[in-house]
Amino acid sequence: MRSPETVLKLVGVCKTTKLLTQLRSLTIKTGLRYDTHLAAKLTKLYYELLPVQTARKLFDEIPQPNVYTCNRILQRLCGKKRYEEVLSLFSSMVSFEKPDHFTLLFALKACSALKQINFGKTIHGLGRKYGNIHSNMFLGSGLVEMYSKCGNMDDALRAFEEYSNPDIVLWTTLVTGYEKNFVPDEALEVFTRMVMACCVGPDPITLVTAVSACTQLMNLKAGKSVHAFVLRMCYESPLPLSNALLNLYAKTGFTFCAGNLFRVMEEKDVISWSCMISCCAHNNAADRAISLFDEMIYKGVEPNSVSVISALQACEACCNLEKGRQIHELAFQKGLELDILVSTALIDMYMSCCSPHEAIMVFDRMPNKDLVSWFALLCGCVQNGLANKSMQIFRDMMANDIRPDATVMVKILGACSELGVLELTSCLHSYVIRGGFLSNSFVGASLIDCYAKCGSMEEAIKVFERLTEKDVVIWSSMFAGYGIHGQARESIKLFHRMFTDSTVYPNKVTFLSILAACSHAGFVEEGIEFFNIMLNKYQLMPESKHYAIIVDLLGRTGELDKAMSLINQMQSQVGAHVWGALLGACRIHQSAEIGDVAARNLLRLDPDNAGYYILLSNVYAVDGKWDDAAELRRSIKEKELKTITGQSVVL
DNA sequence: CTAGGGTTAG
Repeated sequence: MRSPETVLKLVGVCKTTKLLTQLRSLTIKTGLRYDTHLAAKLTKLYYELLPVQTARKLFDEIPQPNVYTCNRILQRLCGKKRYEEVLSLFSSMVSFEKPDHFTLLFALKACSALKQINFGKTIHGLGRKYGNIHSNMFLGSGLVEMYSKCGNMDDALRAFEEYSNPDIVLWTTLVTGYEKNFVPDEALEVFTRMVMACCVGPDPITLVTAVSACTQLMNLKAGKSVHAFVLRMCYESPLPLSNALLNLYAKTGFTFCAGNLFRVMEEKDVISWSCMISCCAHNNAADRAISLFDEMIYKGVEPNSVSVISALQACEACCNLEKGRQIHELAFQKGLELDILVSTALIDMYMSCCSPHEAIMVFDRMPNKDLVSWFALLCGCVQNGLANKSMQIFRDMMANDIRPDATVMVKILGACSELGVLELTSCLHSYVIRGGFLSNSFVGASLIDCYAKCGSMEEAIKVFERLTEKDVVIWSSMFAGYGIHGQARESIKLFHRMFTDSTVYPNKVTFLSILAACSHAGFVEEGIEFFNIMLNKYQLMPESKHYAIIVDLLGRTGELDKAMSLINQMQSQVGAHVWGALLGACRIHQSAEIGDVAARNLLRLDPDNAGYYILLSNVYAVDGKWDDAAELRRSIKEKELKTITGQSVVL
């Protein structure tokens, strides 16, 4: 007769199914199977070596499974992320055994993963029933985490408050809960309370969460103070903390700070590289982002989907189609193209690099598609002037049972307005009503815009008048609608009606619509008056687009010097449209001198736009500067710029 | 015999 100790030792070294089967029959023959300690160890082995169903069957054969046995299994199941089975086993075990702290903790983990808040509440209640949850900090963090992951921070806070002396992990769990549920200000507040209350002080893990909260708030100052705190501490900042700080600088656009930190970091992983690449890609340093990506690959850091996506965004930003294709190839080799986020980033990249054909090929290869990938394809087609194709995509989307959201509706209405087909707009209109999208003012505004651009002011007005909740977006779209038809008088009349009929307050877009209406109809004085109202009465800081219209208006009356001095006063960045408007005016009023200034700025801002070259060459030509004009036309040819030919359609 | 909190993304 073997002793339980001998068999236990054997179980400890058992690595094969064959030996396990022998051990099992041994315990049955000798009656050792009634030893709970042995049963627990054996069950763990079942789950390690056998398929889960078989293991469960063998477990069910155990005469008196005790809490230890169950905990072992629950632990294994949690490790294998088989959370449904965790909960089913937990449910059956509570009928014959009293769960302990470990049992409850495993069950809570499963609830977090499955977002089963009601099950979690039951476990919470069970813990209270057995009375001793408050002595166990592990359960506290388990509960707070469960409620946080289920998105219920009120309950998380209540569970937290059941503990009178929370330790650092319990505090951190609550802070993380707020941060992960996008309540970063609350996260920072709890963090501050923790620093005051806890004598242990924040540890690196707490600091990571605090920095993440600062990043969400785009609060560089608070983040920097955390950074200063880290530097004051003696310990070397752990990699995740450095990465969190790097991400803070990256997201807030402080490329310089990010670069400095990146440079001094002794250890870097794929996350550090991704943060830096993404930072450069989004802050006008796309070329640097691409060389960073190359450097990362060269140094043997294995790229993952995030790094590939960031690199693709860099290609997108600088229209580097060649590099984009290279990264695509790499992503394909690494099997990353299967990632839905990577595929979507590829679609965005190809679309932005004016290669819709390749984007469509990527899309067609995708094994599964979601709303965002469909949207990327649809947007890209609109962006590339393929309005008809985008309409086809919209139909395919519906055929594939993908329900469009409001953003999709806005985009497709935009495409429809480009096509200018009234019947199509009516179709979309009925879809908008059926889908309940009219409550979204951006959809409503797009619909008004679409009818206006299809030439039906009657329908546009009908939509406008029927909307009971007219907000500033709706009103503005109607002003613009009249503007498109040159009915500045109506637009202005409606502008006044907005003040008598509603309490809506105009914004920058409102004035852009009104100014555009004035410009289109040639209402020079009125336009300038509205510009002054916007500035003085509403204290709205005009943007480049507003200036472009005013420059255009001043240009029409030949007040080029006034326009020039207005541009010189601009606080905001002078966009290409402003210089374009000035250049257009110079052509009409034959001012080569100011035209030259405008053109130089234009070519600086947008060197690839052939239209500006043509405009400038016309300025030179009317001034008799034939040599300059010829020189310019030559440089167009050299740059192989495409001139967009005008087309008219007669219906 | 077993246990809790952290970083990048379409």
